[in-house]
Parts: sequence; structure tokens; C-alpha cells
Amino acid sequence: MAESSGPGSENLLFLTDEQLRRGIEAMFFAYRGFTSDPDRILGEHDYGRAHHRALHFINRTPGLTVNTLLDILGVTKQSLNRVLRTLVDDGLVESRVGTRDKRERNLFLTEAGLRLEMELSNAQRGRMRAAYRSAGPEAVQGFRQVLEAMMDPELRRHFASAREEIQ
Amino acid sequence: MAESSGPGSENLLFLTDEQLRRGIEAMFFAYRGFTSDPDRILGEHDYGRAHHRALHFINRTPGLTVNTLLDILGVTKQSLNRVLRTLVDDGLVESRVGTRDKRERNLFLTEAGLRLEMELSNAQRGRMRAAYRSAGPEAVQGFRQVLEAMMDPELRRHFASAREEIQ
DNA sequence: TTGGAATGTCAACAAGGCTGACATAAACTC
DNA sequence: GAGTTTATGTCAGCCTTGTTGACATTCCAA
Repeated sequence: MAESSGPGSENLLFLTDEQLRRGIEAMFFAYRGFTSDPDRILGEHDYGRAHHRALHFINRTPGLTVNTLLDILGVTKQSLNRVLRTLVDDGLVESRVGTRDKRERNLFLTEAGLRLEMELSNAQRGRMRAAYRSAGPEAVQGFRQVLEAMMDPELRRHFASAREEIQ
Repeated sequence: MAESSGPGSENLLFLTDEQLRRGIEAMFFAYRGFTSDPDRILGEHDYGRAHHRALHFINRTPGLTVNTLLDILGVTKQSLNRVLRTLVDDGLVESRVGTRDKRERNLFLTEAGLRLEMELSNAQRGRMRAAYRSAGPEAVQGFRQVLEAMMDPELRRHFASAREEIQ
């Protein structure tokens, strides 16, 4: 396998096993950084990462149904329910009976839920912002392109629809 | 907050909360894709993600000590030990008493360990390769830049030293 | 020779995945 | 209108992988 440090060789070598291994490790270490700030805050409140994910997606799409949230999160209803129950009991999430279909529950954040979500996402956005700023706009575009190509097609759908939602 | 869809506005708007939120979700969904193939294989062999991580880093740096591995993985020795013990018992990892310092254990993959590691990393590299290919070399560079900036400084050190190792 | 470092191990616990089974209410279908 | 399907909730039990605390062993180094 050829050396990878020669200038101008990146375009030829960006698919070597070594380059791919570095990408894999970068994902591993970066994801740790990515979750560390929210994890710290969640710990103080006696919540876990699963609560954060629920708060995030309820905040992004207020009124979404339990089933939709299950689809997005890709966990079992038993697992989600455990998390959701504590959030409802603690007054962070409100679960309203559906208007159109009364079997459904529409999920909303309460004031307190919005506050915690904001605290968590402020921390996470802070790190993301710093990373974006230090890497620059072109790098950010590449970052997003690679991540998107790495998703499962079904997940990519959720992601794309979220994009259109905003426009 | 301004609209984000106007052409040419990306450079100004790549730090809006909305852009940051999309980056956060991209990380979430992409990480799921990133781990899904190895997870499937691991399930067949009755192992978990923790085993994969150990195999990966032992393969990357044969002979590394338990303490070094603990540093890299960022878990407690009890947690790592449970995983390491099953790997040693199953004949995937060999733990040799250190030559220089006999308190240390140097970790190596056995033939069987190498085979499983290869199976796992082939699957993971396959997805990474496809993502890299579809996004192109410039995108890959941006991807790596942003990920690196997102790591904790201490993790970045491990990552950087891994880079120099290869050169 | 003694203190501290590296390692291993036991026990107990928690979060958050999972499966399986079952209950209820609402909606849909024939 | 009866029967089926759908959306949700809940109980019980299991697994992985993290945690803390305690303790033993071995061995390097001052």
C-alpha cells in the first residue's frame, strides 16, 4: 500500500483501508465529544441520552405521535414508553389525545420541557458551532454530505423530510 | 432569523441554529448507520459493540497495554475487563505478560480474533467507502475536519497520534 | 523495603436496549 | 353490528455495558 502523505496524493488515496480506518475512528471519537456535554447535563437531572433524544424530536416536531417518534428513534415501544412516562410524570412532556384519531397521542413539550431541551441543545450546538467555525463552510458541506451518505436509506428519508419542513 | 434556502447564502448562514440542528441530527442518524452493519454481525457471534471496539483498537496497535486501551475507550477497567475476559476465553485475544514491565499485559489478536475483526471492519469500511465515494474527496476532507474539531482535546490527541503512527 | 502503579476480580447497581404477553379504546371492515 | 386491526400502554424478565467500591496480587522504583 502506497504512502499517504505525499502532497496531491489525497485524491488517489482517499479510499485506502487506512483512510477508511481513520474515518471510522474519527466517527467514534467525535461521537463521544458530540454527546459528552448533554450527557453531563442529563446526569445532573437524573436523565439519560434516551430522554434527550425524545425531547429533541418532540421539540423539533411538536404534536408528533408516539408511533412517529418510535419510527424516528428506532427503538421498541416498551423502551420508549419507559422514557416517555418519566418525562410526562415529571411534567416535561404533555401527551394529548389525538383530535383526528383518538387512538393517537400527540406529544408536546411543556414550559419545563422546553427549558431543559434548550439547555441541552445549547450545549450541543455550542460544540457543533465551534467545530463548524474552525472547519469553515466548505468543510461543513462535506461533513453533511458524507454523513447523509452514511445513513440507512430509511433514516435518510426522515432526515430529508426534516429538511423540507424548514424549506 | 433569515431563510436558509437562498442560493449563495450558505456561507452566511452555516452557523444558524437551524443549520446546527441539522448537523446534530445528521450525526445521530449517521452514527446509527455507521454501527448497524457491525452490530448485525456481532449479534450473530453473541458479542456487542464493546467487543468490537476492543478488537478494533487491539488490531490497530498490537501489543498495547490494558491501561492504554482503557484510556482510548474511556470506560472503567471493570467494564473493559468483562469484555476482555470473554475475548480471551473465546480465544480471540491473547494477553501476554509484559517484557519490560511484568505488571503490564500486552494485548494481541489471535488468528480467530483477526478473522472476526476483519469481518467487522470489512462491513464498516464498506459503508464508509460507499459514503466517501458518493460524496467525493473534497467532502471527505471536510468531514474529517469537522469531526476532528468536534472531539474532546484529549481524544483528539489519541487520534492525532494514530495519524503519525502511519505517517 | 516500602509505597504506589498496573492489573484482575467480586459484588451490586442502573440505564436502556430487547422479547413476549396482555389490556384497552378507537377505527375500520364486512 | 360483530369482528378485526391499529395505537398505545403496561407488566415481567432478560441482556449488554456502563458505573462504584473493595480488595488481592505483582512488581517497579525510590
